[in-house]
Amino acid sequence: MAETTRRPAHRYGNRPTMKDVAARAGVGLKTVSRVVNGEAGVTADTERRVQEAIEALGFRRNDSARVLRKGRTASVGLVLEDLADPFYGPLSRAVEEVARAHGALLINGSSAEDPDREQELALALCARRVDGLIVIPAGADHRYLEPEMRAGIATVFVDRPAGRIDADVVLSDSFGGARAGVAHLIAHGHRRIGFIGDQPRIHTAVERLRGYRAAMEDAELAVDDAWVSLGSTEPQRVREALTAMLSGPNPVTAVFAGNNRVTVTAVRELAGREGPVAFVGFDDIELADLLGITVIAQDAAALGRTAAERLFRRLDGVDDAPARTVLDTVLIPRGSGEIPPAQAVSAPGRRPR
Amino acid sequence: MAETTRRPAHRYGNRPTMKDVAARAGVGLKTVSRVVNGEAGVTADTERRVQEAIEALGFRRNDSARVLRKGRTASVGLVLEDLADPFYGPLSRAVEEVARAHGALLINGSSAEDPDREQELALALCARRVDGLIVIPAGADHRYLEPEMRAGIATVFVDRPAGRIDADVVLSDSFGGARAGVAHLIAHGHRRIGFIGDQPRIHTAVERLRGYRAAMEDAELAVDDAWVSLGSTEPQRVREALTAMLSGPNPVTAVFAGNNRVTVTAVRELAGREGPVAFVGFDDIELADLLGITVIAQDAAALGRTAAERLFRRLDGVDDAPARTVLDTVLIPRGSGEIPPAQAVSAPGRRPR
DNA sequence: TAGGCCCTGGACAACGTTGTCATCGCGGGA
DNA sequence: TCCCGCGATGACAACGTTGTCCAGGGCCTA
Repeated sequence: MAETTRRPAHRYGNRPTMKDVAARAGVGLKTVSRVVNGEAGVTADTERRVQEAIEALGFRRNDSARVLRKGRTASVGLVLEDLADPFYGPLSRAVEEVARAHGALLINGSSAEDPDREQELALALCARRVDGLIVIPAGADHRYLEPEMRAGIATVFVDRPAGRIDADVVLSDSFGGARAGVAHLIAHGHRRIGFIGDQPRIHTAVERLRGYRAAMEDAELAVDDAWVSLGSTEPQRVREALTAMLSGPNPVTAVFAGNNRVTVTAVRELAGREGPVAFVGFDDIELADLLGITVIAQDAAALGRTAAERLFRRLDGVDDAPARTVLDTVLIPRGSGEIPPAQAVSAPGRRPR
Repeated sequence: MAETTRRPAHRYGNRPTMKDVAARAGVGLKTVSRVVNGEAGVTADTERRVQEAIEALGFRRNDSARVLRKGRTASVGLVLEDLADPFYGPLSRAVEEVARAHGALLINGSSAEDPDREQELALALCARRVDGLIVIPAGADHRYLEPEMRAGIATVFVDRPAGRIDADVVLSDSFGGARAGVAHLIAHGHRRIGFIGDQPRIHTAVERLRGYRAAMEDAELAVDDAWVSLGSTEPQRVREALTAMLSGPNPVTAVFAGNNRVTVTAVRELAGREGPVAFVGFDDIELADLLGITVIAQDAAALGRTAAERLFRRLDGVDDAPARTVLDTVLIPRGSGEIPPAQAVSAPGRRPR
């Protein structure tokens, strides 16, 4: 019987190691390590020999082993809702840029708005020992991350606050933005204004609804329950909500959309209806300028950048108390939000209370 | 002098290891490993003790060490141009979904269309020993990946072919799509059609230009050099190109845009001009339906999915020859491409040659 | 009751790298 | 001339996990 080869099946496709390079260059293992890492203390001649061996063998340092030894992975994890959502693209890119500036790579995954999946992903990243973690929460309870944070994985939450733990958070001013947007509609004469938002377990959805209610209250306007709808951002659901608030006995003359997904569907739907309905949406959208859509814009890239910078400050050892950073939003008037109320015939204006 | 602690500074924040768990549970190291990995051969009672110890210590397996030992990282790398570009979001997400189905995480980075940065990123991912690599090329020479591929890192190129090496490629039919788009304009009566594309070193830009020329040639239409422009997708550049082809002595009556970035700027610019100009753009855009923009749509998600599936088939050991997969594009007429030529007064139609 | 087998558990090495420390050789100062 | 210091180099252990292999004990069978 032939002797079985002793080569373990798991070697990385038989890649050369530092040991191989050392043997070929006729030097010690550590010398190769020095050359590879650009450390001092190697003669020019030795270095040349080592470089030649590296070249000849096609050696590339195995960062897995390096990570194990050094305890730092030079990578950060990003758990977001959906990489395909145009809102998260710039955010993700901004995080990547900051990471790159710090020599770290970015591992990211989509939770698909599922708390279990968020947890699964976040913990998988922790098992990889990412140096830091940036999370856009899908769930409302992040105590599962406490042991990880205690164990040294810096964590920053973005876009929505962490649930039931104390941690760094970077947010946009959802409340203030929504309030300003609705106030804008009120300033243009609207008294009956609808609100369509995301699911009620999502913090931003609730905050924006709160902003809507605050603006209505500021103007002493009553809110009809039929005007308010929180739920999935599925087009079907948004269309139904819109139909309901536009066709009831007390129809709205203006609509505020709680995020970019809702805006896209609402704008489509409104375009297909007759009679002008004023509209303001939270989140800016590409080409919204051409469509004349008035929006409350938040700076997704700034969210990502701010969160990443905070993360790396933590990694650099800054150890102050967890902070909540809130970024301003901007109202960009483009027409849809400045339409005056239709001359209401069937629906007399409500008396302010 | 106090004795210095012997604890190495590099330990992962003092996380418990399997050894610690074993000690606490009063079992051997390997038994813990068995429990953690769900391997058979552990009594229910022993397993319970181990689980309790894991719970109590907050142990989480260190995947870095696991990776080193097993030789598989269960991660794939994706090098794309810009994570913030809405075209790459769905592509990236699709890759992620396939990876997830195979239990792998996704590490991605943006090359910013810079060949050096592409190489730097790709090699960094190889050093991490990602199991596979998906690359959207920025550069034209990928021989630098040959040693890596030989060493066992499966690699698939998407959106654009690899340069100077033989590898799997998944593309959209840029040539056919552009040709169909331009033919569409010709079918609606246009004879003078402009083309604005991305930089000439980008393969898709060249292919789409080729498609444009083919369509013109099919219809026996001459092409004026002033009608064709390849260059950066910076708004400023695109505006200039547009102005040039619309205001020369021989102005175009229709414009074909080479990708989504160009389309966005061109549509903005055309909206600000008087006189209708027909328009077809390569790549679909959100809300293009509302704006009535006729496009040649490619399925970004399908590109990503197809590439990822091919990658994982390679990782599963399939070893056939590198293949080139070309996905069809779809023409979606929405109005802008069906505008007839303006009644030309100043610019008499050119005679077909 | 003895023998053998299976099931459980543990000791040990290895994955490829880096930190620590020892060694070697050479030049300069006493 | 001898010794010290210093720069260059290498031997070795350790990082935390998993694969291999062996030991011991309990149970079944003859």
